[in-house]
This record gives sequence, C-alpha cells and structure tokens, in this order.
Amino acid sequence: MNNTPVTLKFLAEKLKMSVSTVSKALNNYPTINEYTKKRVQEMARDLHFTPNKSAINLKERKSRIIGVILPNLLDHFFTRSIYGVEQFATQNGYNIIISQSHDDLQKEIQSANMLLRSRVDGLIVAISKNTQDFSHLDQFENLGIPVVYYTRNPSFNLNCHKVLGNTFQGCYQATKFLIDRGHKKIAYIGGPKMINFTHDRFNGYINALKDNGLSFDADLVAYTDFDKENTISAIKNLFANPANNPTAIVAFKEPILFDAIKYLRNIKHPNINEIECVGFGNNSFISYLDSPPVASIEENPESVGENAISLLLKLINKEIDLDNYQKIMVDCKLVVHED
Amino acid sequence: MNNTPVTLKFLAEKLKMSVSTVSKALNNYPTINEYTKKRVQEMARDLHFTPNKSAINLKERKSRIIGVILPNLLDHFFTRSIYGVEQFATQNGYNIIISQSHDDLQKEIQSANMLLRSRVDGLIVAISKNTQDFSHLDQFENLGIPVVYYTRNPSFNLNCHKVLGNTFQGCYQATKFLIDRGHKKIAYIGGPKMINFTHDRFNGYINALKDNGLSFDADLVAYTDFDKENTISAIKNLFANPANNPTAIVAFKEPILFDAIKYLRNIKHPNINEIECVGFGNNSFISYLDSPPVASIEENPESVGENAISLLLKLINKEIDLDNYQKIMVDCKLVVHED
DNA sequence: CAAATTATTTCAAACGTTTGAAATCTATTA
DNA sequence: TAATAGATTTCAAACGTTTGAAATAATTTG
Repeated sequence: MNNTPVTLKFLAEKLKMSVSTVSKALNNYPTINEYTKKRVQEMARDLHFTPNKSAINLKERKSRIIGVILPNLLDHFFTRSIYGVEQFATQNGYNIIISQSHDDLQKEIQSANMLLRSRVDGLIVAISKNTQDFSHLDQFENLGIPVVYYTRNPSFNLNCHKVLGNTFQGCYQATKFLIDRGHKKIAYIGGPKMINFTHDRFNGYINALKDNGLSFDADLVAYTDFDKENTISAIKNLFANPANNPTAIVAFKEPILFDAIKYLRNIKHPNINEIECVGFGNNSFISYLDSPPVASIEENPESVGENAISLLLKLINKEIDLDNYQKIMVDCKLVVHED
Repeated sequence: MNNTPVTLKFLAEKLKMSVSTVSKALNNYPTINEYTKKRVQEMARDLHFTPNKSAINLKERKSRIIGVILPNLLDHFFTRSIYGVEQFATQNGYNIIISQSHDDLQKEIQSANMLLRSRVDGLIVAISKNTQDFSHLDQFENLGIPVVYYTRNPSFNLNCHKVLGNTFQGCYQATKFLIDRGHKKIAYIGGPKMINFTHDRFNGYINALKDNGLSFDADLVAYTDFDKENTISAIKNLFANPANNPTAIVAFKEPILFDAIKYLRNIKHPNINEIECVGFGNNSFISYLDSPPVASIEENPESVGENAISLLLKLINKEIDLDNYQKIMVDCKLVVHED
C-alpha cells in the first residue's frame, strides 16, 4: 500500500534534481547527460514510476485514445473487426474505448458525448439502425476530430470518410460461383431494405446473372428483416410455387440460410441434397450443419477494421485532409467449404 | 472548424466573470447566484462546452475508467459478460477500456501496464491461459487500485477478489437432469486439466451420480484440450468399447458436443437418436443442428459481468475493504430445448 | 447610517506533465 | 586568465479543471 504516488516531482526530490531534468531524462532528451539519464531511469524503474496519462493528455492536448461506437459485441462481424482495430491501434500507441449503442439512437448519442468528453483523438463508428440525424457525430468533425464510418454508414452522405465491405463484389462472386456450378435458378434472400448495402448485394446478384446470360426472375427474390418468422415466411414463398423451384440460394446473411436449410429439411424437400447455398458470414459452426452451405462470403472484418483505423490515423496525423473524403472498399473472399 | 477550444476560461471571458464562478455555476454550487448559473449554463450549452476529462481526472486523481482485460472478444461468454459490465459501469458514470490478451501473457502484461498508465480506478480481469506470475496485476493492488478476477482466476490464490460461475452447480444440475430422464450411463467430457474449473465441473458430475445412486465409471470420462483432433479422439475412446455404450453426455463446453454429435452421425451410431447431450454454453446455433443437445447449461455471463463490476465499484468506493477478499459464485441455469 | 450579516464572486494553488528560454557549470581557446 | 563556446541543468509557464479561503457586494439590523 504505497500511498504517495510516484510522480516526476517525487523522483526529482529523491534524486535531488529538478523536475524538468527528470522529465527530459525519461524522454531521452539529447541535452541531458548520459549518466544522469541512467540514474533517473534506474530510479524510475526501481520505484515503479508510471507516467500519469491524464497529465500528459492535458499538456499535449490529445488523448491517444480512439473511440469506437458500434451496435453490439455479440455480432461476430463487429468483434472480428475490433480485432483489426485494436491490433493496429496498439501498434501505433493508441488505446481504444469501445462503446455499444445496442442499436439505440439515444445510447449512441450518450456514447458519442462520453467519448467527446474523453477527448478521443478520433472516432470509428458503425451507426445504429435508426440513426437519421448525425449532429452527435458531426460535433467531432466540427472540433477537428476525424470520424470514420465503417460498415454501417450514412449512405446518402458522401461527405464523410467510409470504410466498407465490398458487398457488391462479394455477392457477385458468390452468384457467379453458383452459376459456374451449373445452377440456372438461383434464389436471392435479401436483408431489410433500409440497410445500406441491401441494394449493393442485390446488384451484385443481378449483375452476375446478367453477365452470365441468365435472366432475372423476380419470383426468385425475397426479403427478410432478420426476424425469424419473417425469414421463414420469405423462404416459404420462395419455394411455394413449384414453377420457381430454385436449386441454389444466395443469402444476405448466413443465419438466413440456416433457417432455410432447416425449413427445407423439415418439409423434406425432395431436392434437399442438390440445393446449394451461399451467404455472407463464414460462421465457424457451419461445419456442424448437416446440409451446410457450399461456400461462404467472407467479409474480412479484421481487414475492414484495420482499414478504418489506418485511415483514421492518417487523418489524425494530417496525412490526409479532413475534408478530402475517402471511401475505401474492402473486398470479400469466397470461401468454399470442402467436405 | 472551431479552432479555439471552448474551455472554462473561454466561457469566463465571454461572460466577463472568473473561471471559478463558471466552474461552480456549472457544478451547481449553492453559493452561486441562480441568475448567474442560468447565464453560464446557457452559454455553455450554446457554445457546446465539453469539460475536459483529462483535466478533471488530473485534479481529482481518478479517471472514472474501469479496465477490463480478457482473453478475447470472439468468445461469446466474454462478450456477453462485457454487456453486464458496460451496462452497470455506464449507469454509475464509469467508462470501460477493454483490452484483449489473446491468451498471451506478454500481451496481458502490456495491457496491464497500459491500463496502469491510464490510471484506471479499478480492474476486472480474466487471466490468460498461461498466467502463472501475477506481478503485473499485483501492482494495481499495491497502488490501492482494486482488482476483481472473473471466470479465469488464480485458483490457488485465496487472497484476491473473485467472481465465478458456479460451475459445480451447473454440472450437477445437468447430470441430475439426465439421470432424471432415465439415463444410467452418462459420459463426461472435460476440458484441459489446468483450467480452474475443470475440477469443479467434474465434481458436479460425480456428486450428482453419487447423490442419485449411480456408480462412477472411469471409462465414461474423457478429457480434451479443445483441439479438434484431441476432442475427436476423446469421443472415439468413449465409444470404442461397446461395454461402455453411454446413452448421454455431459460436456465441458458445447462445441465438444457438436464434434461428438457429428462424429456419431458420421459413424452412423445405432443409438444416435437416443443419445442425449448437455453442455456448457447455450449457443444460439443449437437450434440448427440435426440432433441437438437436449439442454444447455447457461452460465449467465451478463450476470457474472455485473457481479464483477458491482463488487469492483464497492471496492472503489471503499464500501468493502481491499483486503477483505470476496468470492462470489453466480449460479448456472439449465435451459431445456423443447422441440 | 454604521456595523454586522449574508450572499456572491474572485483569488490562488494544486493536480502531473512538457518544453522553450534562461541560467549555470565545464572545457576550450586566444 | 579572461572570454567564449559547449554541455547540462533549472526556471517558469502552460494545459483545463476544482475548491477552500479571501474579497467584495448586497442586505439586514440596531
């Protein structure tokens, strides 16, 4: 229970020298005598001196903290992306404070304000489902604190920095893959229409069809808002009319496929073993499923995170101007599941 | 791009009053005139004054930040526990900095040092697999900063605060559940022997057997270190001798069961549909499996997290003495999967 | 209306650093 | 050996708050 905190002043008194000498010695200033440095550094080590970050932040007018706001940590996409952010941030001497909005605008505003008070040097944010107004985030840019939107972003607004998964390319590739495997009737199950990239993915699907001489059939397309009931009914519709009879499915998200597969097994669909599925996610539990998806669209969340923090750091270091808005697309990778 | 930061001084100049009046007005001091308060607060709002946390921390000698060190965020147990921690911390005006050790001691030491520099007011930690030496964590307590170990903890050391899942009770309950369903030959697949609660869980299993008049059979017990190959071979062993022929399995972790189920299906085990499994986890993907576990042992990670932060806050507020070591057990709940 | 209260505001130091400028010490040069 | 240059150390202000003590203003009292 060492009560007196070990500060520069404390070290200075012990060593009978001034606070500035101690500070400079620890920061390896060239004007400080080598022997003095050695003495100071040894004493600092022995007494477990730990520089007070608050004091440094106050003095340097920065915090070396990056704020991250995201909907939640239960979604593997986000936790994996955090991995990339943390890795890169730590390497560059930054810490991150993660704050979950739980897809609630009020909570997101609270988080933003808290991070503003903490004087974060930059912000990485995946907005909540119902963020329409951005004033709580705009305040950062108004103060010169860079903001990078990643994944979930204000799609209509071009005047912000964005790092996104190239969801068009991912969906295109997946559809093409199924076409190459001989499928002619490929169904598409999309996500909620208000989510940014619902459209991009759909376009990837459409374009792949067109580029490969398949015609688009509206009856092969369904949407779900991820609600289980909703998903099931979308799937039912898709298979209701025997004229459709898709032999393959591309899905917005893998869990949709899991529901689809379960449904098809339940109704004992005659072609269950021929139907091939691909979805966004690459969930590690796939290998335990009985009729697993043939492939997954891996969104490389770590890479998305790393690109976001890397861009943010460039903005912080003024290597890129704040108003020189960047948009970075991170390619997806099709992972084929052998068995 | 507002360049001059809005500080108390800035407000004071605008309002032609002293910095202390402004400060006290914002903090609602009773000695400050109501009208003055109103003027100050309005100006602060209009100019988007945001108090500088570094300055406050420096002055108050605390950070209102709680450090959390955990192995990783990919494990749902931890992300769910974070939910509880964050919730409770935010309610009490604390922020959390999460740092992943990736089960690497060096990284854990780094994280600890970083959090020490950040002058966290308290620490919650789930230690890495190979943490034997605790000096990097002991420094916190030496400085009077409370540390609460949760889940993964130094089992041999009683002189520390701990919040743990009641893994004995969970395993007991699960085994009892299977016994009540008529099983006589219940296998147990345990985790790595060096993990703290491997023993507790095993004891839960054993005690449930004994308390219900079943004799313990060493042939029905296997261990795995979670490595896939290792798990498979453990399962093989269990079913190799037809004399064993377990009709139920209790597993240390659900993924073990997934492997087991997959294996049994692969080898077309004759009693596949009669074998009932229970494991720790309550993974949401269970519902998609073809022969899913009959029940899950839900460890209530949110509650574990909440208990950890709640204890930590009591230690910070000196409602509990630092050396009055606490051990809190959070009960598990058996979740039966209907179908 | 001066003195005593009470209400309100301001002063000034402190928290723990950093850093340019000034001061001091040491060694070199003429 | 005094002047100069170079090496090293110290001074002092600043970062943005908080807060007890001191100062001032406004009000009440005798």
